[in-house]
Amino acid sequence: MSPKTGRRSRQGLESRLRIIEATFEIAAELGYAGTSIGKVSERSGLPASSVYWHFANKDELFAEVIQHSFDEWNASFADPVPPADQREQPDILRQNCRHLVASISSSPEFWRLGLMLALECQAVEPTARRRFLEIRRVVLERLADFWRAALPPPSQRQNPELPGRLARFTMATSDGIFVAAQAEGGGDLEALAELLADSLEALACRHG
Amino acid sequence: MSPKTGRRSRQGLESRLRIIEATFEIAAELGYAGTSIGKVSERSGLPASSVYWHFANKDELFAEVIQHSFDEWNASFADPVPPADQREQPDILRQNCRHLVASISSSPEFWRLGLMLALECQAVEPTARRRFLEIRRVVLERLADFWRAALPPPSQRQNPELPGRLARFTMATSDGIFVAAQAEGGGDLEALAELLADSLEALACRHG
DNA sequence: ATTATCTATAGATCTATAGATAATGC
DNA sequence: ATTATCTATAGATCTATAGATAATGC
Repeated sequence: MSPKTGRRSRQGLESRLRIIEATFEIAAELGYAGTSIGKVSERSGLPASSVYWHFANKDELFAEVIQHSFDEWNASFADPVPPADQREQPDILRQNCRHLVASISSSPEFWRLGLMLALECQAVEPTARRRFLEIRRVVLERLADFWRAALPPPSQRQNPELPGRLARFTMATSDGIFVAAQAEGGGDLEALAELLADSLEALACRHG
Repeated sequence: MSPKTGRRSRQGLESRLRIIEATFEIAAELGYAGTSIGKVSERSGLPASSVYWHFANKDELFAEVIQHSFDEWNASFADPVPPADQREQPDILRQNCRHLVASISSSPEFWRLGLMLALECQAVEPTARRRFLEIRRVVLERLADFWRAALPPPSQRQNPELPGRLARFTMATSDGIFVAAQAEGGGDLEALAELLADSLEALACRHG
């Protein structure tokens, strides 16, 4: 039924995806400015002109790369276990903190790309930049949802801004942990993630 | 006495400094890959060949830029008020947390540059990269010193690793806050800094 | 003689396009 | 006729150097 089921069209979509994935891998390490169409062409195995057949320019290529990596992350991001019983709440909260940290560090490439683009804002061109900022807002919303589900309702009634603030803190601290893991070779990612879970828990309990 | 006091030599040092500062400003926004000698030349007002007279290549230019920005940050970084009295400790700890956050956010350019280079590690060439990693270790040591002075001695005897862990957490969280401030336009830097101070305090108290 | 700057340019790489070629859809 | 890929290349920008020029130091 769909006009896009022929062999030729399918191969076109596959090439498009290969270009997106190649760009994604390079950009997560080198950023927007460091990612050239030549490198993308080399890694994807397609000539540079094929990149321009699938995407209008570097700006739009990046906009699609951002969208694609977000879609993948979003699909793998799990919801928290809601607090069921009043008594076991501290345990569930602690468990959900670990759970959240694990979920974030399971797709580090997406976060690395976001970090690069956030910092390189002057270098990133308009379309890609707009898309990135939209996605960042959606991720924050997703994190706030997590906290709304994970925090005990009474503490939210008392302080309605708490999930939003914790969401921003979660994002900021996760960012910092990825930077540290990157700078130190990645061996200590777990120890820092542990520390993040601790501090999220400490903050959530204190304000909750 | 010094052979470097003549007008000519002094002007040479001034040009060198102008190149370093121009590179620093551009690199904090665009990263290593996005900073071209052409842009440095334009912003500093000196021709590209002058850049290569003062520095062997882009790699060494960046090594010097990193060193210079660290020296400035290090000089402006203040020591904590040590805990004097047993009773007023919580207040002093809280005060020192604010103090630390303020000190870090007073020279954001240094942190921004460090963030860019940490993430772009594949793009940054050997000399600059080695210098950057050294400096990062020194900064961590400086933060650990801060916590050794700021935390009450008994809690340190009980948990000797605490200052080091808090130092790494301080660095990670500061990094995250700069990313957030950058992505969101900078208006909310203060609110996040507040949140960071809160969490440092919560962690320090809990583990202390 | 040394130090610093300038003009000019080599050679590599970058973004992007033109236009030929080949495979599918109708 | 449409979709996708290829070769080839234009024109800009990039890192880096050669070599002339001018100001200081001795």
